[in-house]
Amino acid sequence: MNESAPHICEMCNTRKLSAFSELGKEELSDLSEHKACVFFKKGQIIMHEGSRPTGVYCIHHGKAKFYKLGQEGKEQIIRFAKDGDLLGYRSILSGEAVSVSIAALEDTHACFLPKAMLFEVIENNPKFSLNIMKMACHELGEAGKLITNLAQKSVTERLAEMLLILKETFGEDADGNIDISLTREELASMVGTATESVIRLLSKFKEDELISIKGRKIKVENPVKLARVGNVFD
Amino acid sequence: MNESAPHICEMCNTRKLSAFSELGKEELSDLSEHKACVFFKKGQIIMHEGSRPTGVYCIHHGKAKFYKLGQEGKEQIIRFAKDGDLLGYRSILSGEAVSVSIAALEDTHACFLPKAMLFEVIENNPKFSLNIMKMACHELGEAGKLITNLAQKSVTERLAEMLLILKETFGEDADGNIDISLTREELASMVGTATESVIRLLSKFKEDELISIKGRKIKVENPVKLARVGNVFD
DNA sequence: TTTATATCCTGACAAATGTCATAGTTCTAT
DNA sequence: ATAGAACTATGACATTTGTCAGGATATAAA
Repeated sequence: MNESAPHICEMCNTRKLSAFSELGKEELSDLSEHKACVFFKKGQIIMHEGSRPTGVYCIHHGKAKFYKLGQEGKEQIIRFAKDGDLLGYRSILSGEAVSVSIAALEDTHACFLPKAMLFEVIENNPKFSLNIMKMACHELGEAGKLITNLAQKSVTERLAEMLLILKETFGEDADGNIDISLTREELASMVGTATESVIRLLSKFKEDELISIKGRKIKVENPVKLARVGNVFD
Repeated sequence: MNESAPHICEMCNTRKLSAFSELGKEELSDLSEHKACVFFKKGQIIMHEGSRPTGVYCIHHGKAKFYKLGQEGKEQIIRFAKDGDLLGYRSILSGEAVSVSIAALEDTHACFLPKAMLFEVIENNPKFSLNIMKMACHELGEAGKLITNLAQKSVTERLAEMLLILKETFGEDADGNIDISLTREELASMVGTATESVIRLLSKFKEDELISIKGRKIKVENPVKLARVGNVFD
């Protein structure tokens, strides 16, 4: 983690995506004074499972994964974060240790906001509080979906759905590939299966012309069919 | 759902367990005036997945399950609720439809609090807001654990752990049995497996003297060994 | 560039789990 | 009390998925 060029909150475009969208002018300049701009290199760990964070990070530009270490240290990816997402607030608000590790998937710029400052904003700004609650509650809904999928769907279905979720979450690059670079092992640790199974299934999806693959670049060629394979309805 | 004998919030012992523990006298009497006492018979559905609740329920006395309908209408139990727990707040706060159905596992008395009233308390009482956030954030942590378990543990391990969680959550009756009555099918829908697998594994656990079984009454005889089978460390 | 390391891929096999069929048992509502 | 429904139990079998081993490629560092 390094200091990085400071952003000014009032002028931050990412802010509009974040829980801080509703703040007034004074609150923003207050924020600007108390925050720190930090930089994480690709692969760097932002938070460690079990630690006590001293504040939260708001992603200015970048991507990160939330993961837990399960059986024998096996990584389980719980969810992703991108521009505007808040990291670490769950732990701070619940008063528990961080339940996940967070690692940068790309070079990531973020703003660090100390715990005390976060609580101050919450106390003084009910709209912000509501935004945070909304966020947490939305994530709870998503977690419920994931739980149901893990418990009831086959590996094939889960992988198909996961590719669609990744596309939805990170969008596409100029060539139409899903705009995130993940190893097969990381894909496996989202879907909850073995790396080999992911490799075999990706080959099969490609053979069936649902996707195309160039190394880690994956392009969804037939979203409708892929959704059908994944038993995705919503 | 029926009207049931009214409780007075000021004198409610269950309240101390709930998010309402921090309210002042006026707020409590205000609450008492706006709430309704309701009764759900065992098996009755309290909320329907996909609906828009008009308020939240606080369980005064009873037990309920949260579940989603997954593949081909198969039930997936996400979590349980007992005395003091708040039902439906996730949907109200996120502004989304309810993502789970909620059904009473026993005859349940609850208090209904209209949406507007909930928001009023949130606006006027930062401590209550913080309680709610804490709740949501805690649940998020629990959901993460469940996700990791579902993705990485075997059916045997998950069932063993689930029995311990149930014991932890609902306690024991006079004979030391886990104080909740669930069908094998419900157990299966928590663990994410087939009913037959649950039946077979329970028989095996019994054979190995980890548990004893009398119909739906299950007693954990050897928690240490059971935890070892479930690979439970925390 | 070259080398070392990590990642990717494939096949063969084993183990875990789900499905189907069938029968016994318990619960529940009349 | 009794019939019908729901639940529990067990066996045989099919399928899915994981594991291990080997080699091919790609990626990153010297």
